[in-house]
Amino acid sequence: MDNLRNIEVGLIQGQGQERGRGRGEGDCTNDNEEIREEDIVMDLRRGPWTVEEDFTLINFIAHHGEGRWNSLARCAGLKRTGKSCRLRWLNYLRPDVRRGNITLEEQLLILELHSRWGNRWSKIAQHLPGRTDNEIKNYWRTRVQKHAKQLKCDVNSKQFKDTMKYLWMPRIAERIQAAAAASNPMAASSSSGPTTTTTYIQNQEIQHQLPNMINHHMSDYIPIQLTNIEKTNSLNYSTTSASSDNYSSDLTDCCYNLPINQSGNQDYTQVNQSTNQMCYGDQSTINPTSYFHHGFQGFQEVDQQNMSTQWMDNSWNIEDVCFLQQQLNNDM
DNA sequence: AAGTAATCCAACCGCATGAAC
DNA sequence: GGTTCATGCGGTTGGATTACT
Repeated sequence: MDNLRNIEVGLIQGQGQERGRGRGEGDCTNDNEEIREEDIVMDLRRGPWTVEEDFTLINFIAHHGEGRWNSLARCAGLKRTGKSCRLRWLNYLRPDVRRGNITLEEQLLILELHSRWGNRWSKIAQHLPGRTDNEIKNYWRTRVQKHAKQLKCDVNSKQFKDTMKYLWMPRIAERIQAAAAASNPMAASSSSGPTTTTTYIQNQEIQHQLPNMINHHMSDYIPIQLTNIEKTNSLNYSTTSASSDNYSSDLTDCCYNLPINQSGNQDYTQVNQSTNQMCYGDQSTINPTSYFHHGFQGFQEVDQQNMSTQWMDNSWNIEDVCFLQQQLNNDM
């Protein structure tokens, strides 16, 4: 880095000389500077990075360190802007960048932190080591906002936030626990949260919070006394077979796999109440958590009996989604 | 198999901020 | 105090890939 700084000092000094002089009266240095700037503008590459460019950037940073991106780009011989180099390094080439699907733990964390801080992507990313703000932002836009759009909900609306809080986050929390149970039944039986699933949470504060988050969202499943009808229905609610290979899944499952009765016909009375509650946030009627609770009960019973779950087969169909949208529209 | 739509994500852009001059 | 530059952040875009018809 010191080498780079030395090089940079020269460049900055050159720029300093350039300032304070009027255009057209420059000496050789100034001319060179202007030509160089022009060349940079003319030759600037854009678009996807090549392997060679990546190699050059990695190599240069390995020897000189990162920072001072504009001069780094020039000194490394990259026909890229400093911004472009910085972005490429931070979002892709850095050795500690994690690739691959966002895990359930990370999904839960993102939803939780976003509910606290909003679109503060870099702040959120600080709590997900190896994940970049860009990646989290993309996740949010492609996965979360997509569902808001499908439900014709504003992503910042109370309805949508309630859906996240009372439906999706508990669902994710449940699946984290279920995955932990699947991989280590003994450990997962305790209430201390997932101990066997792979988490990449290194931040101490968040590390301690994650089990609490899971327990917090799981606490939405306060056991209730089911009526006979509910018991019957609960056995047939579609849900996922939450296993460790579900890590790549997203909110789609949580969004569309909502309870239906055994006959295959939607119990609109029940669904209606629940969706109204879920989407309208009316605390005076059925609590939205009970809506999800039904699904969870179903999951427990199905899972306990080691039956093959019909996660997708019994999932909500397009009519259900339309119905949900209709309810939302009526409210708007 | 071909055309089209949807999805994903790397990269870009504009703006804000702070440091250096 | 004004200007320039570097950096970081959040929003947006566009091309590659995948899914669907």
